[in-house]
Amino acid sequence: MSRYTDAARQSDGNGHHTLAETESAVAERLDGMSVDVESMAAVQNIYRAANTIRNHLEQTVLAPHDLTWTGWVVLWVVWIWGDIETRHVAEEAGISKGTLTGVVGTLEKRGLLLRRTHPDDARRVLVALTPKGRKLMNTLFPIFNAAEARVTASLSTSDKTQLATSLRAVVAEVDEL
Amino acid sequence: MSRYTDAARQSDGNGHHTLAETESAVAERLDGMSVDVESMAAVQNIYRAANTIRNHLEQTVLAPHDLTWTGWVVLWVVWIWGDIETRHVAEEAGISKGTLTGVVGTLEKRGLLLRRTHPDDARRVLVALTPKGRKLMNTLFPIFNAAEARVTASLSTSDKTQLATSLRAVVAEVDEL
DNA sequence: CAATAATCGTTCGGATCCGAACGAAACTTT
DNA sequence: AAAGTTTCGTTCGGATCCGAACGATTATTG
Repeated sequence: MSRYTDAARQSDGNGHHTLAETESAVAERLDGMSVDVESMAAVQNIYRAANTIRNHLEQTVLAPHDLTWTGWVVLWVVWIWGDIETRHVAEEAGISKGTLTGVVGTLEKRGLLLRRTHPDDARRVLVALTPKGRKLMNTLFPIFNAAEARVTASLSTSDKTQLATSLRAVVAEVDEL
Repeated sequence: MSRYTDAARQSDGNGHHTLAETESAVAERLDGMSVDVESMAAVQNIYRAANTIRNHLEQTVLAPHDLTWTGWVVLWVVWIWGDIETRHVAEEAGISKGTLTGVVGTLEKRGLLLRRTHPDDARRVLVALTPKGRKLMNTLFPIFNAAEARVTASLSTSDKTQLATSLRAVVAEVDEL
């Protein structure tokens, strides 16, 4: 009982916790509670992996080109879809439209994309890459994709496909809630 | 060639893109390029799922208790580890120490946790939950865990375990780069 | 033991990030 | 066609978020 708050549990000196130590600490803390361990591990690792990958790709691939993760995602969406309305960009990029206004402003200031009013509806705004933006994507995408391959190198092709399938199922499940 | 920028490709009127439509657009845009499709799909779905889950849990579980995702994660880490130095909290929570200063400040103002100087090293700061913070975690964790179970309900126990295993492998891979 | 180096949390500037409120434009109703 | 409703992107306030610079403290070195 008192061991739950015993600071001596963190005993390796440098303070770094291995995965096994963390899971042991969790198991101790949750002892006696009714917990769905598999669901908890699945969700925690999804978020942990996403964070780890984002930080790594930001530092190794994006930072040298002065791009944030969100900026990259927005450029990617516009690159894939060509002329696209801002509300669709926000939806595809997974950010709010309020956030998108700022991000598009940043990218526009750097000359990577352009806003223009929709010809048939003055409320809407169309976004498209500039030649400079297209050139950047042509250069950067192969580098980014190679980095994606590196971070998933320990998985087989079948593992990656299975992983993507499970994650798509989770997204679909949440969309239905 | 010109179809790449043909806005008519977005033809369903409401502007919503199904998963199949998105993948088709990606395949078109990337046609002729050398692309590791499986790695790309794996990474994209990791990030997409993490974002979807985070938004859902924030809205359904955290917002009613006025907690942000990061605030929740920090409380969780302190709950699991008891007395813990702030630099370790930042590492476990996956945020920078600069960010943690602000988050801990917010949580401290709400009376959920407490700072105190490390007895043996005046540079370090120890963080611990207040009784109010412990009470909140005792109430909220079962609710949060139940929500984790719901969002992963379409996966079998074996699927969840396999998912977590693959994601741990990715994290380990990145740590070695 | 004094000078140097290393480590800690905090502060700072700038970019996201969200939800709510807002004004403009288009649609619907009557 | 005027009034009311809906749908856009933008603005706003407040909370993260990061990396760099900073002061305070501790450890190391000569």
